[in-house]
Amino acid sequence: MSRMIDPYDAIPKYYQLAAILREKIENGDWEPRSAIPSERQLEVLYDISRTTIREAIDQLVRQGYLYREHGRGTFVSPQKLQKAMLDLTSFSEDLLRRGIQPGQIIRSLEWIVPIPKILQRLELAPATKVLRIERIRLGDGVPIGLQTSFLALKEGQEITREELEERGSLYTILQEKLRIIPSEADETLEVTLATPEEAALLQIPAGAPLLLSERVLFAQDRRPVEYVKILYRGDRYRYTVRLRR
Amino acid sequence: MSRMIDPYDAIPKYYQLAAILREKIENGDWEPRSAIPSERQLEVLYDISRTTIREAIDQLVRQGYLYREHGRGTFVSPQKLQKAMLDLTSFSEDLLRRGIQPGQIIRSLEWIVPIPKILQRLELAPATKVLRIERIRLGDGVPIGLQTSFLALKEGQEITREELEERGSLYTILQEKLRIIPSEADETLEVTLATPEEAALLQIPAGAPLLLSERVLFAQDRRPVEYVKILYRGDRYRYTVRLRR
DNA sequence: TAATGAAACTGGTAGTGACCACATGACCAG
DNA sequence: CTGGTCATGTGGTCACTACCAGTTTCATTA
Repeated sequence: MSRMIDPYDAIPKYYQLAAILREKIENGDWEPRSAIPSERQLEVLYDISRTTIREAIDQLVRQGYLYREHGRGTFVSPQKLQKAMLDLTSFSEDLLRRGIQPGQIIRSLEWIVPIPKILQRLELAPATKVLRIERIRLGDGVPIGLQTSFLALKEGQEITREELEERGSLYTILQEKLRIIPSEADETLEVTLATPEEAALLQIPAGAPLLLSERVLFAQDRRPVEYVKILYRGDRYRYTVRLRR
Repeated sequence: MSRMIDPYDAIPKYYQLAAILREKIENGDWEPRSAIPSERQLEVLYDISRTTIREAIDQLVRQGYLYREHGRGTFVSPQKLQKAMLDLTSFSEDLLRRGIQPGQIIRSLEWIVPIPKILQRLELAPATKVLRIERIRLGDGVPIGLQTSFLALKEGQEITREELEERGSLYTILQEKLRIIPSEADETLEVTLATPEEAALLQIPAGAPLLLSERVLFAQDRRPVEYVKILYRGDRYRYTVRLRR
């Protein structure tokens, strides 16, 4: 057995167990579609209660690593790329997991009062200031998207150009500096045609087809945090999602 | 209190409770962002154990109806449209929840051996036959998408043109007739331009921009069931998803 | 008056024990 | 050989209990 559970660790046991099991799955210790030890066996193996074991397995089932069959057992999902599969990802994460080097050019970063539609989406009072960040997103150095974020930040919460240039990922700053954990988002996608200005920035002909994404990001407490609009080059970007029932 | 829990019902108690709470939220009995009764209060109110209550609340939290704050309580999510929000939806469900009447023209329905790429996506052996269904999808009578499905069905599982015309939704037939429950899907979206043939079927000019979606659908046991390719009219369709961490 | 700290709440984690529902394979009767 | 039955294994549901970890309230203290 690879690792054991440390009952004195501050990390919950069910979480420790989930990590151990996930590792075995990713390492290929267990074949896809093969049964993992039964809940009663795991009880003995790791000396923890079935309650805790079921909580760990629940987590992995939700994440798509395992599936259960009543009366038969719990089995390893055969999804090939399950490891790197996140659902709600930032632009940078998204590119990184495809093996593309993310990059950015920050065109502007300033506090402004946005148009009413955006204020409404962010559930803010009229004339409230938000932080607008305009960036050209790069994949392996080539422009692939035009991104405009509008952030609903509280007093005292600030993001500087330097931080953004350094970290690269807005989501990282939100989480680590501001303790805002992105937890859900509503996104819409549609097709549009590039205006001359957009075309110039993306280095494509005017009128070329673009993929337009609009996303509202919510924090743990379901408060809207960011409204972001991204224009992707139609010829260089493919959007992927994993959907669940 | 609206409804109570029937301990003799075959439906699990946690599920009954989740339904009761969901109803209160959707009815607006509880204000968004207000706290629902604490777990210990619900224990008394419904005369069930905290284990069961937490399981019901877990379900609603995952579905986005509620959120928890450690030490403070459990609160109603303020998402306006949460009720109709599903993640993995069929074409018909998708349109219906936007108030558009779905329709279809079935162009063909036959067993064929698809190209290797599709067999591989469906994890089938070479030269395996699958059921291909070509449909023009309509919204309020107007063509909005061109859909080609490839279904990996077992011996004896069959779908007829009549059934499909009658029920309208492929997912309904999968679930109710074949007992295949769609549970997860991987989807990619990109932009393309209409070929003359596609343009004719969709009643748009050749070269008009389209939204191309490719989806692999998985059943409960993570077996691939359907590979489906949909071409949406760029000017009439907007794709929406809810993403989760 | 302002600081503090204890009490009383909240959800989070964990163990134990029980019984139900479903799947499977061994066994037996026809 | 066929079909039923039963034991045993699996996950699914549920109750009760205990304690931990944050938050809020409010009486007490400096």
